[in-house]
Amino acid sequence: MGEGAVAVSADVATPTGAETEGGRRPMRADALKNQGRILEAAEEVFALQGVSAPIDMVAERAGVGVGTLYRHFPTKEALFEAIVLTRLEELASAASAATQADDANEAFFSFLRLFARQVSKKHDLIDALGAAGIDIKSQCSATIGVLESGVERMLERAEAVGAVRGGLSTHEVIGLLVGVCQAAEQSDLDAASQERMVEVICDGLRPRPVAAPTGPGGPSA
Amino acid sequence: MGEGAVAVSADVATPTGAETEGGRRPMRADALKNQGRILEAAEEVFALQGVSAPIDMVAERAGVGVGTLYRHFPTKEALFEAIVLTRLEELASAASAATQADDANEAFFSFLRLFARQVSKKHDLIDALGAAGIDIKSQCSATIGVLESGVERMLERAEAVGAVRGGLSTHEVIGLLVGVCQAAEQSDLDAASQERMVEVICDGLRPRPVAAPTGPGGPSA
DNA sequence: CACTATACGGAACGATGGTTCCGGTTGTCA
DNA sequence: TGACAACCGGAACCATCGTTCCGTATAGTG
Repeated sequence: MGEGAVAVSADVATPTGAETEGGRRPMRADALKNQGRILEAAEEVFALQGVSAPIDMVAERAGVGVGTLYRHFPTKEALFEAIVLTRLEELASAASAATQADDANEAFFSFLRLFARQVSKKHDLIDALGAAGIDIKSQCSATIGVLESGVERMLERAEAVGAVRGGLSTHEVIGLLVGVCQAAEQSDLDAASQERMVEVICDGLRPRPVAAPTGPGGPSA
Repeated sequence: MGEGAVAVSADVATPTGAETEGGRRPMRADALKNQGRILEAAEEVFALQGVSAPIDMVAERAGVGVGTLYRHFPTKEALFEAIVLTRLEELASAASAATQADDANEAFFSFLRLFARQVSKKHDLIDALGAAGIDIKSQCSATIGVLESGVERMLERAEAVGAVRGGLSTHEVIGLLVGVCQAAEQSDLDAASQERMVEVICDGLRPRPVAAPTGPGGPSA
C-alpha cells in the first residue's frame, strides 16, 4: 500500500498537533508513531469499507487500543474526515488543474474518468460525496466546494465549446458519477463494467444530435 | 396513500396465513386487522426510509406493539420482503409487457423511465435492487430474475433495431439507473434533476457515432 | 355468560458499535 | 537514574436495534 502518506494538516481533526510552535510542547515520540499508524490503518480500512467500518477495526489494524485512537482523534468522524480530506484535496486540485487545460472537451471528460476511478477505488469517497448520513466538517465541505466549483467551470467551458449539452447542474453531473460508482460496487461489477457505465454517462453528457431523437419513436410520448 | 393494497401472497413471509383452508383455522378478526395495519405502515415507512428504518417505527405507526408485529412476521427481513416483493412484481410485469411492445425503441426507453420513477419513489426498492447488504429471499430474487430477464430481452430487441449501443449487460443498465436514483436522493436533488439525469443515461445508451439507423446525424464536431 | 385458544403489548435480552475512564507504562528531562 | 507528565490499553458504559418472553386482554364458541 504505497499511496501517498496522509499528511496531518494542522487543525483538520485537530489531533494533538505535532507542531513544535504554539503553546503546547511537541508530541512524544511514541505518540507520534501511533498517530501515523492510526492514519495509515484508517486509510486502508476506510478505503475498503467506507465510514461504516467499525472503529475497533482501525485500532486493531493499527496495533493500538481504542483509547489511544481516541486520544488522537476526538471522534470517529474526525478521523474519517482527516482521511477523506486528503483524498478530496487531490481531486480538487486535479479539478483546478483541468480547469485551465487548453482543450475544454478533453479536459472535462478525462477529469470525469479520473474522478470515477478515484471514487470507486476508495470507498470512503463515496460516503463523503454521497453524504451518506455524515455531517461533514467545514474543512471537508469547503474542499468539496472547491471541487465542485472546479467541475462547474469545466462544465461551462465544455458547454461553450459545444462538447457538452446544456441545462445540467454540477451536482447532477457529480451525482451521475458517484451513483454509478456506488451501483458498481454494490452489484459487484468489475472495473470493465464500471468503465463502460462511465462511458455511457460521458456519451449521454454530450450534446444530443441535432433533433432526430424521434426517428422510430423517441421520447415523443 | 392509495397505491395498490399489498396482497399477502401466500407463503412469502408466511404470516400466520389467512387462508381458511389447510389445517389451521382462520385468523381472528383483530389479528387480521392488525396484519393489515402493519403492512400498511411498513409500506409507508420502508418507502420513506428503506430497510434501515427501525422496526419499532413500523410498529408504532401501525399502532401495534413489536410483539404483535413479530407474531405476524418472523423477522424484519420477512416483512421487508413482503413489501418489496409486491413492488418488484409490478415492475417485473411491466417489464414483461414492454417486452412485447411493437416499438422496441420506445418500449425500452419508456420502461427505463418508469423504472427510475418507481425506484426513486420507493426507497426500499433501492435497497432491494442495490442489495444493500440484504439477503433477499428466494421469492424476491426470483422476481428480480424475472425483471432482469425482461430488461434483457428489451435490451436485445432495442439493440437489434439499432436503438441502443451494444456491449452492455443488463446489470450495467440497471446499475446505471439504480445508481442515479440513489445519488439523486442522497444529494436531495429534486424530481426534475433526476429526470434530467435519467435522460442523460438514456441518451448515453443510444448508439454512439454518426451512423444511426433512423437518422440522427452525429454532432459531427 | 363463562371459558379458552389466540392475540396483544411492551419490558427485557443480546449483539453491535461509538465513546469514556482509569490503573499501569514509558518517554523525556533534569 | 529518578520522577513526573504524557501516553497506552482495553474494560466498562451508553445508545440503538432486532428479537424473545410472558403476563394480560379478548374474540369466538358452546
